Amino acid sequence: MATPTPTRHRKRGHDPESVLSIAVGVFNERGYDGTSMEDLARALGVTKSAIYYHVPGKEQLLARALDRALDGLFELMADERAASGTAIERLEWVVRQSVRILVDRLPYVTLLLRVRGNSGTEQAALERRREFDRFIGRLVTEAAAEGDIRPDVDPALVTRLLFGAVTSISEWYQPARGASADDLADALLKMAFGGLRV
Amino acid sequence: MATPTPTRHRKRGHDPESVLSIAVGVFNERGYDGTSMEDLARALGVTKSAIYYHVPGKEQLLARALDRALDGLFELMADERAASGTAIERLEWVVRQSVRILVDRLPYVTLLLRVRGNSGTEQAALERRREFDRFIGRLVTEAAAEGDIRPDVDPALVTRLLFGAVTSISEWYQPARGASADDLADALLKMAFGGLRV
DNA sequence: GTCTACTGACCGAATGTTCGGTAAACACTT
DNA sequence: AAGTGTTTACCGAACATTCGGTCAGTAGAC
Repeated sequence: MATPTPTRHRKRGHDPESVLSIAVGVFNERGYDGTSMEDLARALGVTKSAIYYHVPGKEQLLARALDRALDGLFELMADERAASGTAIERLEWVVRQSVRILVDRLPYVTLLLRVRGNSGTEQAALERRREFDRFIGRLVTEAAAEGDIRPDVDPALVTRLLFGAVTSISEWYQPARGASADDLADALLKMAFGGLRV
Repeated sequence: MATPTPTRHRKRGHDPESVLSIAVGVFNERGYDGTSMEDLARALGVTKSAIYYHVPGKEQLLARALDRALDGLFELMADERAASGTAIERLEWVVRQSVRILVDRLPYVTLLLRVRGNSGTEQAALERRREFDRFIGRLVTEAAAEGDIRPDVDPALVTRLLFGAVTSISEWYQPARGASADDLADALLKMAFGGLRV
């Protein structure tokens, strides 16, 4: 009942969406530059040229995937819960939501986190990502100014390390194996905010 | 006085060592697969073919660089200080030393952390890296069993998150800009072991 | 008969690597 | 000091292969 007749008529096969999701999977396995259109064709079960019927090219696939990750992060920034309450409360909420977006859009965020700026597409994505990083940096600095973060550590360092732990999730998390986004966020916040030592 | 006449006679130019260090720099900028031998030649100030006078090929450059990172981590595991004392003390020491190796061999470790297993060389490096990861996992589990880590978080999750923060350092650390390896380790251990909240 | 979703043949450019040649620096003899 | 031979460190051209991408043609659903 969910999608009885999605479009008028279809011969069964691929559409831009399924091509994208499979392509992103291969990009994450072999790296974007290490993936050839031949690799994608093999994963899709069609020939190289069939891909160009659905999408304009390799770099457009990358651009669409990166936007999917970045749009999630920017929606997070625009949420009013990221702007009300004490800085430490907002920071905790933002960390939790970041983990949720990372888990919900795992392959897309994973791809984003590996971008190095080799093309215009990648540089544009990097610039949007840096905007998110600056947003986090401001939150940590505010929380420190409000006296809710221990004063003997540099806020800039804390920002990097805290979100280093968050982004590392994309490198080892396996959704099939139990833990939910909330489990991850709980463990992360307990460690980073409360400390591991008993 | 350091190197008056390193070898008998030399016309000034490159050697395998300088080629490696420059190549690793370019690999980290553009990614290994995104780097062509032409890119390397440009960075070295020679033509493509000159590179093959000093090193056997692109993949050998990668292999040598990855070994340089992995050898550091394996020396750490073999140190007796990683085997004496309580588990939490050993864990703290290993985290601190890992940060030091990461900083000392920054470009090599950075390259290692981005390997995805695209070739035999990469798969071999990944396997050695996993051995180090298992070593860390055992340390955390022991510390939890000895009651020195809060019991309300999964040791496997803690391992990943803690070393996620460590490895993230390679993605943002700039040696020129102040912080030393000890500064990084101090901030990391304060956050992860003591907690950020005052 | 028309549209969808492809295939297969092909293109020019870029890839990692090899090879023949060579100018300069050195060692050795005279 | 001059001449000879060898080694070092490279260049330029070419190699086969792979790359991302194009295009004419077509089988099958409507």
